[in-house]
Amino acid sequence: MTSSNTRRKPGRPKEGPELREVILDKAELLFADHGFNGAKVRDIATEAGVNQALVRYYFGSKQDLFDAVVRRRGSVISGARHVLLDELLSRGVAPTVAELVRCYLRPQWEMKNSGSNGAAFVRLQARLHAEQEEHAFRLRREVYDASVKRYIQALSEVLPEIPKEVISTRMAFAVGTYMFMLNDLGRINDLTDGQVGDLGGAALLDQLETFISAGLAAPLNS
Amino acid sequence: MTSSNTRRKPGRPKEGPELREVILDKAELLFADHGFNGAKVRDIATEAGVNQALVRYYFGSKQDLFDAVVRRRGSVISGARHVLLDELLSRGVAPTVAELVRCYLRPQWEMKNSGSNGAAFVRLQARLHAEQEEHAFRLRREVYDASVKRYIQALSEVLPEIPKEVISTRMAFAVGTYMFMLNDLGRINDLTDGQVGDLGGAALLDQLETFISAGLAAPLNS
DNA sequence: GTTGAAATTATGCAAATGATTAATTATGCG
DNA sequence: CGCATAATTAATCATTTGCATAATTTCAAC
Repeated sequence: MTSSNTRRKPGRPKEGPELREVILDKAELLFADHGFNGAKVRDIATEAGVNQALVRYYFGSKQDLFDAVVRRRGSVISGARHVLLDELLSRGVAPTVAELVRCYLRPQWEMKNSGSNGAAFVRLQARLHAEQEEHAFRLRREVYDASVKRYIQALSEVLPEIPKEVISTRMAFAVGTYMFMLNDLGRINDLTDGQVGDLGGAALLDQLETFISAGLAAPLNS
Repeated sequence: MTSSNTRRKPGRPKEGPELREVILDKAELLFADHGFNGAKVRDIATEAGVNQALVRYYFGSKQDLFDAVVRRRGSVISGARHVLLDELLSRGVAPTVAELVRCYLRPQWEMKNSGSNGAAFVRLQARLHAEQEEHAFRLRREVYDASVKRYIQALSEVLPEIPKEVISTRMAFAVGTYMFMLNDLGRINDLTDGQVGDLGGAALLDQLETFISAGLAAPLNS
């Protein structure tokens, strides 16, 4: 019931209110809250104040809609990671692990704090990463792998004593760490019996950075 | 088509082949692979070689079936964590962080390597932790919180210089780390371009332990 | 034996759901 | 103006899906 209920007439609109984007926004929210199978195309259309067939008109199948949602912001995150890494590497001075981690995390963090839809996308990502279907694997690889691999390479150079396979493995751990926690802030309060106050702030990002940096740079166990 | 196709007659069976357990096993697999919404009660029944109404007879609703699946092994994991922690604490010598982490992880790890269904349950857990519905939150709290909180307490005593809220937060990170990675071994190979050989073995557990221990024990950032 | 409870099946409904089709309207171009 | 094209709706179809009911068979106790 969030959408306007002025009945829209069929036909080409005078000045398109970007219905395509509205659909993407609402789909993002519903996919995030209910998952791919749990979200219904009907509900997405209704929320967007749009006929169900319009969703199909723009995106084709439900799966295609989902992919479009993932790609829209996933590419933003991946792109920002590339840019930040470029900046860091072109600085002359070799970066620290913590700096690399921060650059890696920042795009996610900023998206999460960029209004309700950014947060929804972060939740959606977590679901995507728990998904087992081959299609989900492919989508993740397509959207995220390139940037992650560059960070692995950069970390490898900063941590020459740690074999690259180990760095890769640890980076996969790191993905789990932040993915899960960005998705699941409430959980932290469960575990602390609410002793932790305002965790939405930068303090949490600092803690995350500390945790991941320490894990990545940990000495090899003999 | 994995199940026998000898047509079973209705009525009380001579000697129950524990159909209840068979149903739980198949439900576990399908929930793990397709999620709560993606798994269909019909398919679960078919896989179990059983009439759909029997599922309802034993478990009631689909949601109740799901809960039963989660509780069955979730309680085993939680229980084992308690036992291992008791052992460690009653040893006299104060445990190390790595020892605590190892005790915490071992039940999960062993379940994962205890045959196909254990691995399925681990995947199912990851999905459960990505779920946003209130029901999922409640279930997770019910099954896991008590044991996690005990480990937080124990870690707190071993790491007196780190405030307990910080430990709690880091423990939440740790949950993400292992949950995600147990679920997602294949991902590691994606990121390493297959350079990592046999990662199913104990080497991976060691690496996970190293990563999490370092993260938990990391010095506070000023 | 009869009987009653337990376990199991066949059958089927009503709602939800993804997709589809045909109609409708506005816009820009020749 | 007339017409092809783009954007949008109403309507509905075919399937899937969770749940329900009634029937059937076996077992154990009396």
